[in-house]
Amino acid sequence: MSKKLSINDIANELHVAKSTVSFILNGKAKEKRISEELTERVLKFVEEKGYRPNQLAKSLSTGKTKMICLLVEKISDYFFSHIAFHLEALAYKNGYKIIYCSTENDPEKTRELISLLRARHVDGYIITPPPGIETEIQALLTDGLPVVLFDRYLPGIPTDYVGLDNYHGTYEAVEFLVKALSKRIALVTLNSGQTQMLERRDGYMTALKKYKLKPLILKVPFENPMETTVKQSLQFIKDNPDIDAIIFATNYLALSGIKAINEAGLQIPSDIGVIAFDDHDVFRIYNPSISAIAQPLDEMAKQLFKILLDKLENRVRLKDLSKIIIQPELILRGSTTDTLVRK
Amino acid sequence: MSKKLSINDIANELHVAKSTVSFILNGKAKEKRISEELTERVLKFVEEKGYRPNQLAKSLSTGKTKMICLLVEKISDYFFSHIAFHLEALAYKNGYKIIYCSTENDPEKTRELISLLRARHVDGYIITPPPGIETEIQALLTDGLPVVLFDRYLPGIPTDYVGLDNYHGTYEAVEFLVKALSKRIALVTLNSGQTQMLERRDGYMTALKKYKLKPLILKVPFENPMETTVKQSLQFIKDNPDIDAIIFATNYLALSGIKAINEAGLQIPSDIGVIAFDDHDVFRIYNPSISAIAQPLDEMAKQLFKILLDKLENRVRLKDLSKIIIQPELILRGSTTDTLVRK
DNA sequence: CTGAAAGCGCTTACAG
DNA sequence: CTGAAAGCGCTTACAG
Repeated sequence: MSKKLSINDIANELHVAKSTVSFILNGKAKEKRISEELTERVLKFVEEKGYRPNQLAKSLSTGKTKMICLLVEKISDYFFSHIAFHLEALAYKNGYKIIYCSTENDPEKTRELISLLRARHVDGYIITPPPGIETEIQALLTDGLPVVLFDRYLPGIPTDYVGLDNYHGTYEAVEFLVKALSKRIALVTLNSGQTQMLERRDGYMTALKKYKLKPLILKVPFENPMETTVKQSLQFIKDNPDIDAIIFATNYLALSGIKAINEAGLQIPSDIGVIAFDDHDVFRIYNPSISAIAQPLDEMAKQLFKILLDKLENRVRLKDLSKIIIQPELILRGSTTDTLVRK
Repeated sequence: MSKKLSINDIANELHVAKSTVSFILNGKAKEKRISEELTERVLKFVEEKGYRPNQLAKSLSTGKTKMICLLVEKISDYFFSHIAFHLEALAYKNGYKIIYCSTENDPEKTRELISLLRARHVDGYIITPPPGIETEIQALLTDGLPVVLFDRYLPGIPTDYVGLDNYHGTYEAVEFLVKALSKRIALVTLNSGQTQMLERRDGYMTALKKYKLKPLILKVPFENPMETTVKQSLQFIKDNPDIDAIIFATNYLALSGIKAINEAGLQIPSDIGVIAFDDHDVFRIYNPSISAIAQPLDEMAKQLFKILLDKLENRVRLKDLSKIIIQPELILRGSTTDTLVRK
């Protein structure tokens, strides 16, 4: 096990001061008026030896860890794992590493996670907050730590935020379905008071009102195992035989819902049109392919990271907040297009 | 911004020695013969103040960061993001945090990532290695860092390893298809020399030989965008109209393949049976549902973490290697079961 | 440009 | 049980 090189070793071997080496390594050679020749010599030596400064020591002394935390509902979800992938690329380019954590929408677990991450002094936070952690988020802000929320926000807590225009997502979906001659448009959503869900519901309600249709909503609990959701969806479909289109408020609700539609023996789109919130591999491949209200994943990741980085590098003051509302993309596929000619 | 409490502050406020506080906090009170009364008092104070020791300082002094690195091909893939989720739960229980990185199967990028992670002194590595990074893995081992490879290994580099019995996966898939009266069974795989791919191919070849069938293999480049893979698969299907079953060597190959089958106007399973390697949400939901050679995700994660933890906590010597070969589960669904009665 | 020095917040022998 | 002290490997004023 070859002993790791330290800045001390380098200073000794090269017969220069430790501080000089440190300045050169941190690109402050010019500023400190260190000769080009010496700078060259140190840089070359470091290069040859493959020296990497110990980040821990650096962090302890600067107070910066160059780590950011990605706290999402569940890392294995399609939406979150793709955001994670895009964020990683951006972090990498800027010298940051990402620690991921899944809240599973549990406030207690989230509190503990934030506490653990604070002990590790991560520099910034990207969070999809569960309900009930207003205090902890506020504490982060009070302590001067950059926090960007995404996907949903906490009303009353002023933070940076990146989210979809959920309202227009469902609104336009309804509008499209109405023009495709649907008369009975249902919404399957979560039993949740989170902002993104409320916005999706509002968009649906407002659009229905505009077209003088009656709303029909199924709310399923977030904690449901998939089979239960399938059962509930099936029951819902059976109880309301006049449904001719369903909007699902999340992609996993759509997955269960499609299963239920199959089990009910109904055909998509001839018996029932389907639009899902959040795109997913399944929807592209499925036969017929499933229309979706897509969130532009890399655009969201880009905005998230930009806002965070601007604060980490003090280009923007902590108090100055950005709210970025990204427009969804209604991707029309086989599960709805046929409805146009249905009747 | 309330100043963070340090162990020094605590020692001062309680009029005890810093070392005493440190011992108590690290559960060495008994060992150091510190009175229960004092122990209580310190613990209570710490609890009240919500003190969390600075992990950076701790790490610098102990040399342990309690961080592990998860280096996978791509964090957004179904397989890897689910492994990530299961690993996270285990890490959490044991006080570890996980940094994820995507290699994108690029050795150059992977080298850089490992170098960066070494500078951060992560305690252990869980890696799906791309080809050509034998030297770096060997260096980690030489320097006494625990490394567990998974999904594929590097021949000639002795490491801990957790992987699927890929050979039996495809072997049994072929065997099932043969019994279901398939006569022309194709394999769509990657143009890759990685062990997991070779094993899958071997299982296919051996089983075909046993049943005196001729192999028919399409190899697509890993870097292909999805559309290209769809096109190649479509061409392959058209060029070989006698194909009556296809095994896809990865789930994303299957996604493209199913699309190609649709575009070719063929019916699953009546025209063509389908089995995919690695399960996926799509396969459960798809109509007909798609048979899959499933990797038990949480079992794999459990084994991976156990091996790593045993080494991190010195329960197992570094030199003693574990190789865990997990049996796949052939999940039969609609895409194949019908073939039994086809002819 | 250099060198000695303090400090980041812990851990851990060591002498009492 | 306590206290003083060294050390982990950096950064950064400070005096020359």
